Amino acid sequence: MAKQDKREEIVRAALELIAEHGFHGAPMAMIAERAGVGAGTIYRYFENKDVMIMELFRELEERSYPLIKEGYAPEKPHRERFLHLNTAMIHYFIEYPLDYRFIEQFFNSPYGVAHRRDKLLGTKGGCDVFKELFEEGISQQVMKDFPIAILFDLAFGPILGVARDHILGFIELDDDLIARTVEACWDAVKR
Amino acid sequence: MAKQDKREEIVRAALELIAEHGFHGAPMAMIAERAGVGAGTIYRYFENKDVMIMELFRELEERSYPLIKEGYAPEKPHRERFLHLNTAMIHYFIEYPLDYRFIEQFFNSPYGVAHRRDKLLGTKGGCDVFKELFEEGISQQVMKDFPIAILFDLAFGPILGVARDHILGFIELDDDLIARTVEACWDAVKR
Amino acid sequence: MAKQDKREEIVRAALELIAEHGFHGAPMAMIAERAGVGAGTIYRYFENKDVMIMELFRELEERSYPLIKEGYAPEKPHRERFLHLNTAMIHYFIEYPLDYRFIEQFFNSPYGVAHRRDKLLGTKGGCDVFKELFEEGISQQVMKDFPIAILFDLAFGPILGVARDHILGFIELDDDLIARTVEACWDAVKR
Amino acid sequence: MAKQDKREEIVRAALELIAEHGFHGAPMAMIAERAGVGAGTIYRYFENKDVMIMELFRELEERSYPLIKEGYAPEKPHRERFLHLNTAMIHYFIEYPLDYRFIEQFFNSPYGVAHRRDKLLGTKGGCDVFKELFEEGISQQVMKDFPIAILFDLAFGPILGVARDHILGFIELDDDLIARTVEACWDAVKR
DNA sequence: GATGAATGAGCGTTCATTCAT
DNA sequence: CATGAATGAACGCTCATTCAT
Repeated sequence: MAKQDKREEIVRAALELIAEHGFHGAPMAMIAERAGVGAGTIYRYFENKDVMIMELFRELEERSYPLIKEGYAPEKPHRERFLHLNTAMIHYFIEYPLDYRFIEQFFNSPYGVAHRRDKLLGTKGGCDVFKELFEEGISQQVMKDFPIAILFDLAFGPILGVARDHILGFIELDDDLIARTVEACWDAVKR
Repeated sequence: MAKQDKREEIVRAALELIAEHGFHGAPMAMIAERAGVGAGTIYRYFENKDVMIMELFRELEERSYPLIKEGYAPEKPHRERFLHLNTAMIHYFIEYPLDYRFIEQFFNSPYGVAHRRDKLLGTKGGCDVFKELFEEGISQQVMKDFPIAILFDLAFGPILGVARDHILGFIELDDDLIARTVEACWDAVKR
Repeated sequence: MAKQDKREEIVRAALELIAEHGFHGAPMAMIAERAGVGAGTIYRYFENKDVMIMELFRELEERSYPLIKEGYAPEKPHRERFLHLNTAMIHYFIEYPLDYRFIEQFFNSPYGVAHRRDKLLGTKGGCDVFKELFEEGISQQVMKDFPIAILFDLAFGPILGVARDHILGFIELDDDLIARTVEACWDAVKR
Repeated sequence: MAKQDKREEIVRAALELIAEHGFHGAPMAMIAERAGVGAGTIYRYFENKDVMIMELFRELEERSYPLIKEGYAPEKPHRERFLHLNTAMIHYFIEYPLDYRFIEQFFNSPYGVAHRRDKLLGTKGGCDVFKELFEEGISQQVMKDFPIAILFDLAFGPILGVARDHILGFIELDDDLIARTVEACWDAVKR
């Protein structure tokens, strides 16, 4: 097995197990076993479990960002841009349910809190289309004049919810339902 | 200490510690110590830690239900009822941040999933005003025709989000902001 | 087994194994096994391995001090007092070879260095007859005018050495040999 | 890098790290890194870590021997020879504190014991001036009639002690203090 | 020969649960 | 009933050693 493969196997195994059982239900030994590597091998690629988890999240972000931004046109109206982003996000979650489950776990952890803080305060570089969209939407009086954090909650809270419900089998999302759900989120944020 | 007192002390201690440090940061021994009882005593009241956690959630629900339903008038218009419930829920979370933190932990665990399933499928008795309201709202064409689960997500996803943001200090909720946030949620579900 | 017995068993087992194999050759699990207790039990009595080692040393000191001071008469001449202390110390080491081996390990570790520093600087309470004897011996011009640390080395370095050689079987100490060895140490420090 | 250089780099790195952090604070990988070689390379020169440590000690002995014997005149009086050797030894330790720290570690380990046994029993060739000096000193009734091992302890125990105290900063040795210390050791062994 | 990634046994430590008192 | 000392499996992590390249 090549070096890069090994790392990928570890990442895959960690993602699967953490998505399935949560951080505490995914011991390093179990991750190693599923990855088909020795327990110590993981530590050649990640300093420790916490670092591995943060790195995993970062990779997921990097992987999902292009998918979500694909076809995104900054010159289009706010509504269209909003619908695009939210729709893309649901699709991403549905297509990569493991990613979704992992991200859910991540947000619900101390790291998730820190990450959210960074994002809201914009201290992590201006790479965030969402924040830009919201700030622009507010200043142009297209969106409700809320603190950014609340707009995030109105826009993405439901998205995470329906993605989870779909993945858990509570609902069956199709393109129509997705479109209507996203439109409902727009109703929440639009003026 | 009377038997009931003991149980209450355990519940209080567990709630505090789990809210503060998460499930895994709240060992049974620590809970026992804070409750002022022996470690073994907890097992007289709860079969094991998992059962205790589920029981705890149930008690929280029971405790919060009257607070949220207080002043709720089934004969009022759907909009007013919706605003009432969501506003009450935000207030409850803000006033009892420990409850909020615990509930957040709970939802983000295998039990949370089971609980949600029961609720959506209505197998846990008809004690749910929310479900009633949504079903009525749909049938009377006041609310969007979504699966109940999605209405839940649209209505409560953002509520949980803003409560968290307030508790974590990202935003500062006041009555005006709460009212506007709840109204935005209504915009999402209303037809 | 009573609680005190358990602690004593742990102390005994730790002393034996550390004396025999050194700090790193005495895993907690092995200590627990030899003590006839569970691995976790040790941690009810000692916060962690380091603390256990320091505590062990402290107990050894407490145990040996009376043995060494027994019959010590501060009013006797310096020479007699010196001979008494050093003789008592050799006897103690010979009679409790495990104690000796442990102490040797301890001195040869970061804790030993810290302990020596405390002793030399006298920051650990004035309970030290040795230091008193040396300081008095110097000021009354009975002993050579060395820094205290060097007097310690001249007086005890050889003692530790012959104790080890006896315990390891390189020499066979008897009362005569002990007396002559101690006298030789006196020759080193006396003026 | 030539083969011999590689070995020397390994020896140097191992000496430094073991002196600084002890046997257990000097992993093979760290030694390899500091030596600028691959981890596996060490095993081309030394069968395993234990062997490496013993070899290291042997090299230190070989290296220090000439320094200590330099200027040593077997025809001079015992006292002068003794003073010469002990003084040279202190100087060696002070000048090469890493060597001292390593040797201290070594003596305080199972290998140290084996080494001492070999030396005392004289099974390792007659390369030992010390032993010769002591045996001669005894037979000519210049030194006290002790087993060789005890003479070693009287002569070198204090030397190791003062060297350590100097290296650790407890005392500040100068030529005068060294001379007086060595003279005190002579007082201990001389008849 | 030289490498360094891979290994996995072994470490110190935690904690849900039990059970003698 | 209540206790809390005792347990031991399981955890995250280290590192001496190996071996394919």
